[in-house]
Amino acid sequence: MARVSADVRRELLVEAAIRVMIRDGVGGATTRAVVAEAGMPLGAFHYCFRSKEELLENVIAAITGHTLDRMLEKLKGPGGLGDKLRAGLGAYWQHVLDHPDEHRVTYELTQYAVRRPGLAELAKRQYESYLEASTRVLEALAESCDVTWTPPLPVLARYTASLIDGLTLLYLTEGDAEAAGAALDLAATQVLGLTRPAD
Amino acid sequence: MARVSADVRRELLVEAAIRVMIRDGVGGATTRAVVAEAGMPLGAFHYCFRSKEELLENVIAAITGHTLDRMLEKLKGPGGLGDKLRAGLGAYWQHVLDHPDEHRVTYELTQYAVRRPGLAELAKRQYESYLEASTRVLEALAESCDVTWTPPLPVLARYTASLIDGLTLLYLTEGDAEAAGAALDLAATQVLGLTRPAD
DNA sequence: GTCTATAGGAAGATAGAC
DNA sequence: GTCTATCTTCCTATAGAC
Repeated sequence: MARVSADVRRELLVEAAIRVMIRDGVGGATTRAVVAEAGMPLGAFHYCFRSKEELLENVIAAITGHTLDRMLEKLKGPGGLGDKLRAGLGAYWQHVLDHPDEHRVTYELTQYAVRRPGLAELAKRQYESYLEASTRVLEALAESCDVTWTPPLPVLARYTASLIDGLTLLYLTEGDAEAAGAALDLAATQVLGLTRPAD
Repeated sequence: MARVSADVRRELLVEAAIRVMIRDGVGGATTRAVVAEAGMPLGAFHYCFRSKEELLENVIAAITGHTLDRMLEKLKGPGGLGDKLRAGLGAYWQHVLDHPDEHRVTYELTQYAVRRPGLAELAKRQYESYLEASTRVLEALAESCDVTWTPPLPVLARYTASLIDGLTLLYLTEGDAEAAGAALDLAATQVLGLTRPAD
């Protein structure tokens, strides 16, 4: 492992940490487990990061924002408002079904971060980025289909982001995929009703 | 502390554990911190509980189900469907505003439990109890106001439980009470639209 | 920068006197 | 049952040779 810059090592450790968290949970991501996953000696950790908290900081930053791109992409296709909304939601939901542990990690990280003064700000930003993603998806939808949302956009964005977050958390905990799908359909129908033709 | 039955001690330890968790988070609730909070010696722990996991089991069971009663009570008053729904939601939300740390603990406990094979079943039951609470509130509302819900009740119950859970988690993480209130109002309006006169 | 070795402490659980 | 003292293990972080 000689001749690898500390910057590259930092990235490798962040990626290794995410893999360990997906496999064993945030609690399982000890410095030892992370360096082992990355194939580095324990001592490498502390000249890449000042502390474990600094690693977590980078992990949260790396995970935040992965979700948005996937959904925005699905909105580019053809079809009416309903088709696009369902395609976007479907893409998100398929990811939840395929990688539940990855999503579990995001909830764990939030709870972990919210309790540490140094990380609480990051948890806040994590959820603000969800709100932003929701806002931008709704904006893109309305624009491409020539409609306007009847509630104020910030309120509707919060509503939909919370709804999807809540449905995901419930599914991850309780595991009824069929019921989750039905509730998601209801969500799509409900949101679709909140439009009027654009001016 | 002599002459206190092991059963009573168990309850005292569970209550102490909840206090510690509210103050310092689930991660702060070590056996040492819990017995200190309860004013007991460390050794007392392991003839009250076989393990720390057994304590957590009791903590989750004690916390689950506290929410339902408060909301059902508010539904007994007079008023139309809208008034009652808003009163019930308002009562829940006031509790979130007054005791945010208590609610944070429930999210932390879920994540903690979901990762341990021995406790995962309890996390599942915790969320099933949310679904049940949601179902019973919606049932009571419909009956007392002589209306029927247009979506199947299990779907609507899942929808509303997730929505409220998601809004709560977002508020606890991000902290915008005003925006949360606005989104909650939108939620109430939306749900109210899903009725038709009873047969 | 890189690594080995270890410090230093906190965790859950137990042994054994009373 | 009750408690003190202790075992064992695992953690984060550092010291110091190369």
